[in-house]
Amino acid sequence: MDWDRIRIFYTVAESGSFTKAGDTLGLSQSAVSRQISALEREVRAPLFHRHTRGLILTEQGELLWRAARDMTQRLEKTKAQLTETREHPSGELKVTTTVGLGSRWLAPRLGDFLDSYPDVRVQLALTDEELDLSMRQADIAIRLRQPQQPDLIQRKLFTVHFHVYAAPSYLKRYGEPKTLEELDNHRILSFGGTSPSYLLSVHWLGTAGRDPRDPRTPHLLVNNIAALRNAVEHGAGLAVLPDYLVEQGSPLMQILRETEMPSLDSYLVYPEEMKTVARVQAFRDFLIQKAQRWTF
Amino acid sequence: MDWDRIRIFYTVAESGSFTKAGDTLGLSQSAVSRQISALEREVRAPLFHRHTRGLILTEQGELLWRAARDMTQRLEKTKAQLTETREHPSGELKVTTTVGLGSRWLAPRLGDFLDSYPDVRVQLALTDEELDLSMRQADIAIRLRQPQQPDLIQRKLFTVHFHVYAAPSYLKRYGEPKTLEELDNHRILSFGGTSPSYLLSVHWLGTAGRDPRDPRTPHLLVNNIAALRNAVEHGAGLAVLPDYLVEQGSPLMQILRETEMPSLDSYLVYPEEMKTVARVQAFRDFLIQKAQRWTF
DNA sequence: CTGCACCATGCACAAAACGCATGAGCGATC
DNA sequence: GATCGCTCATGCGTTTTGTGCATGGTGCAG
Repeated sequence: MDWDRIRIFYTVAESGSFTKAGDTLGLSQSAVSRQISALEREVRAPLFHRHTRGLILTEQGELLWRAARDMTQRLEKTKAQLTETREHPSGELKVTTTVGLGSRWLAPRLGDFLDSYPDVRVQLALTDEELDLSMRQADIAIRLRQPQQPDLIQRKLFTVHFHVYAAPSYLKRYGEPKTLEELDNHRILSFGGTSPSYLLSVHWLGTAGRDPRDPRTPHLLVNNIAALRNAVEHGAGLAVLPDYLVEQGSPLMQILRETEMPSLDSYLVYPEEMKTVARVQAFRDFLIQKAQRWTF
Repeated sequence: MDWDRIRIFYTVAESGSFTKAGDTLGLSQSAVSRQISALEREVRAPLFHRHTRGLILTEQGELLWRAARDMTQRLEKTKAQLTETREHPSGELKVTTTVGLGSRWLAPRLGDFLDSYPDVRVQLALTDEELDLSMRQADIAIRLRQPQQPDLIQRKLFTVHFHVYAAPSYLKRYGEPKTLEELDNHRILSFGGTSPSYLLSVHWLGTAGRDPRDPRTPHLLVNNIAALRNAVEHGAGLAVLPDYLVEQGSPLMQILRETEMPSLDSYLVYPEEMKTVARVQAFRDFLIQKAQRWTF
């Protein structure tokens, strides 16, 4: 059964004549007539009583007319929703990023987003595991490495710089290393454990100034970057930390400042099919704006 | 917007693959693919996330899927109703016929019909005016003259015979006329007044055996045939009555039995567009059966 | 690593649908 | 009462749309 005939039928029923319906539909009167005839053959019942002064619905026509009306309403509603989805940000948005970036950089900025888009509910999934966006484990992600899947849209946000940090109390007791080799005599703390291998930059202390095949073993491994920073802050040792973790006015000191340190680019990543969703676009624009204004 | 694409879309969403949907719809995979692409262009949003192992609805696809599901349900319901209407007699049936035929012939038989079709509600409109079936003033009629409109279906039911009747008491006082000319000396009662002209046969007494340009004037005109019969029954005079009005065992006597009397054919009449309605078919068959078994 | 199942797309063909023009029917109007 | 005007039905030629086939590319399973 050809559904499009029902749409035509509805227009005819509303306008009360094949001719007017044809004008509305951009069809000729004859085309409309034939479509209705075909529909009548399909349902094996006359739908209109052909009157000279227009048409009158038969009983069965009225039955179908009610259905067509309901179907039209249902479709209109959905079309509106589709436009809404496309134009007005709303609905649930599941965002994922690393624990550090999420808690330290993203979370403080999310309030502004929620203010701007009150109909969007954000679910923040902070994990150092990469959730599978293709499987819709999350809608959008901020990643610290460039995604490879071609069906994922990526947009560079900012660069995360790393430095070696130490607390003044630690430096007072153990002195400040001036060369990479001197690191051998220091207490090395590092992010790690079950962490994924891509956060390699934070393992930089293990190999800096040494044969890579014989890395230093950190005295402390923590799988939580904030915990690592707290350890450093209280003089437990030296650690590579992302600069965003060290707020202005922090007592932490940068060590080996002249040494070139690794850095990571952060990418906003979302599946291709989400690019038409307004809340994704809104979140994307919001993050880009925040990243630009955020001179690190 | 082409509604038929929504039907295709729904099939695809249900089957989870273009190939299977194509099999279901009797289309090739490529045709389905193109239809969906066109639909996606129409709604300006991707509807499926193309996965190698089939398809996954996007958010907007899910929105449309719900609508399509509701529309399908609505349509299925209506299709069922249409079949019901076609196959199971139900709903309201407005029947019209003359007062005499309706009260004396039809009404006593209607109980059987109601027993057979408990879902049909009958509305009986007894009037000697002809209701306009094309204007749906009634669904079906029993007429005493052949309808002329070509869009009305007609089916002959039975012949109504007329005779001249008188009460024994009347005959005792005034004698029985043996020839048509003798009618001049009798009291003529007749159906009429505001009645429509087609019931001419009951005016037969006015012209029988006389110059038609100089008819007898009835001594009594009644626009209700039962009232006329009651008048005859109580000796008020002679009248032409349809035989069905005179029950077996009635004291009324037929006069001028050898004379050829006019008769009227009764027709079952209903608009062409009602012929597919089950309750009309049921009523039609019912009446035909009753008419056959009723040997007058 | 190979194979399989799936979707996208180019191409040629066919069928369906369309518009135009005509005919006919019925109401309203003059 | 005749005509006019508006309606729907239908035949015909054309266009357009859609389809099927075949091919190419891609990602998951074995």
